[in-house]
Amino acid sequence: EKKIRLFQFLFDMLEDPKMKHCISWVQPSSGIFQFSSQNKENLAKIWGIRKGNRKTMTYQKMARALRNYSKTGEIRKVKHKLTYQFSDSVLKTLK
DNA sequence: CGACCGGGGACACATA
DNA sequence: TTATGTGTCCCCGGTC
Repeated sequence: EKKIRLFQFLFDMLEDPKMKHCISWVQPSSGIFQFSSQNKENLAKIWGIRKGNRKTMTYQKMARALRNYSKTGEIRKVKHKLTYQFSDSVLKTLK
């Protein structure tokens, strides 16, 4: 797990049934997914550990990184709570 | 009211 | 040395 990107990590977690309590598909065919309000911090922590960050990763910081994706369009925010969507192009490369 | 969610500027930092 | 991809910090606005 070297230079893994956040969107790749999230996709991997979405494909892991064991992580459904943290993150799950809302509409997989459209790349729409949602974080669990109760366990989003656990997922963020795992992300931070995988990256070897100095401090504990939090949902707030991870969401900040997700907002950077809105510039490039790799991931967009959808109007519902804790819900995001992979762009079609990113979704293709992940599959 | 306060916790929670979401937006984004600014700068730090690791790695290619 | 610079570009990329975040990571960290911080402040703000809206909603439940």
